[in-house]
Amino acid sequence: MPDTDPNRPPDAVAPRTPRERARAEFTADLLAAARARVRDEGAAQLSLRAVARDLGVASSAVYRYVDSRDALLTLLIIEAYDAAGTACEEAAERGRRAGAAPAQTWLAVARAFRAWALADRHGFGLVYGTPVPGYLAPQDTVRPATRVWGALGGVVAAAMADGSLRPGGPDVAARDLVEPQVLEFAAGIGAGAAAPGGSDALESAAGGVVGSEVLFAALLGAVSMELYGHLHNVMTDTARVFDVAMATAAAGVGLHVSLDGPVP
Amino acid sequence: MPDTDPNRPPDAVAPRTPRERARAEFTADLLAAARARVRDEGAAQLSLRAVARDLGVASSAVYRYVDSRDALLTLLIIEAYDAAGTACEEAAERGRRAGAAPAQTWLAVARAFRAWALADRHGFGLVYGTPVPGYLAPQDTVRPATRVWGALGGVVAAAMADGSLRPGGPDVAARDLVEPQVLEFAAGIGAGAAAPGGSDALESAAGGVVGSEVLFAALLGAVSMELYGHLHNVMTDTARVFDVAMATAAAGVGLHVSLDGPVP
DNA sequence: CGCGTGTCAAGAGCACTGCTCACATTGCGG
DNA sequence: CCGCAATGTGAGCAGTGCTCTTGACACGCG
Repeated sequence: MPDTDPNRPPDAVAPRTPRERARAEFTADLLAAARARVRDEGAAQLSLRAVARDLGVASSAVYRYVDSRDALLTLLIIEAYDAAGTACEEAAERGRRAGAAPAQTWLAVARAFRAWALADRHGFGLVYGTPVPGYLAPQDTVRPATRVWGALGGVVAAAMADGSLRPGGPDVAARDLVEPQVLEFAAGIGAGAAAPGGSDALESAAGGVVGSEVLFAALLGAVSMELYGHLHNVMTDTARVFDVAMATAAAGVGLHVSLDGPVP
Repeated sequence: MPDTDPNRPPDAVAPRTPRERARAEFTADLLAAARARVRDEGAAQLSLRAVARDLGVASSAVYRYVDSRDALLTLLIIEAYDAAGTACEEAAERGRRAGAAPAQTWLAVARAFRAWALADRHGFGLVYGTPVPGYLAPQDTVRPATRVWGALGGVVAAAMADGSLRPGGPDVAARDLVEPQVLEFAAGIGAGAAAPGGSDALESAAGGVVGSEVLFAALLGAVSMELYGHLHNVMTDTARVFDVAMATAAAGVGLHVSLDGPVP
């Protein structure tokens, strides 16, 4: 078996030999071409042969660099996850630095997510839309997928920490709803925010996870509706409707957004 | 040009001639076969040749009954919209008949939608997932698509009528957010519920539309997340999480669900 | 009743897809 | 400098949507 593994992570610091250099370059070109095709044709229409034609090589040559069409899609999926993640993380970080209220930061994160989705609708579909039936997400995708979750959880945790969280929904025992390892992780993140009593730290962390799930669901649903035309001929100012929807849903969680206030 | 039009609406009351009868039967079989294939393979994998094989006919024969693969998909899309619509409408009607609080009816409608989506995940993807890139929804799909919206709007209108709506989110001028014809329609529906002042009847109707949009977004997002695996290894009891999410989001709109109370 | 008409199924064919494989070429490293 | 690994090529297989010609059948009118 050759030691060059298709789909190897792009961690190679510096390609030493010209061959490795060429390989890295071609892989980058390949990804760029695929990205372009997905951008304006969608993932379903992505054809390896077409990408090969774009690059001016035989279709079979592509298989030297990528295991299969699905593997190529996986790379693009990771890219999309990462793009969404950085967009949300940056917005959250901006809010944190500006000392904005968590509720306003939430709106900023939501807007960042929406902006990303609007700019790369097929990327959004790739990761949050209908999955390809036979396709099972490899393990490489779970960490990038976590990042948006993380940004949302951070906002909720901040609101819990500064006491601005005033939930309007039902109070439920959230502890048993969250998978143990996620709960442990969340409790670790929000450790400083937990009540020093310590007994209900886990419950508090679980509440944060459930809260971010509600936020994420509202976000995903609102963007899906807008992107997939379910708001067409119903709403006029979709950006404003989005803000209202995010503020309204967040109010249930306990984040009270001021739509006239500053958004970082 | 022959007067038999593929994709003609199934309005023909009774097939008179044996020919028409056979045609209707075959069309029904065709739809059933396609539905089955979509159900367990997904829309993307739907192959006209495959359903032709299932029916034991040549692939070309199918084109006598259906214009194209997309046209066949459109028929299935309408079916899916209708299935979701009836599920939600029935739940809403059940709640109304039982005299349940609008908030509880909302939960019932949401559960009905989720149950439909779980039972026919590919049907859900067909209508609420990533649209096929080249595909533009024909006009036939808009009326079925409206039905879920309608059920949600009815619940919100009922809550506005009986005064149980206590919004927790920001109060916004919703009137300019809604397309005029939708606004007119909504005002017509909730006419009895509007304040007799009449001046802000439109604003009230607009608020109802925006409210149902928020509910729909939360619903769509929650089901998407569950169905597409974004809750995998995060949440344990997805049904309960769904209830909590729906109750929480609805609280922002002003519907205060009791998760321990009766759900029609 | 017979025959034209039109509806129908079949099959070949085109252009495309993902993917594999034998072969030729190229260039790196021992 | 030579051998071998990495690379690119093109043919080929099995599948797809869709079109068009061909032949068979049944309906209904005269």
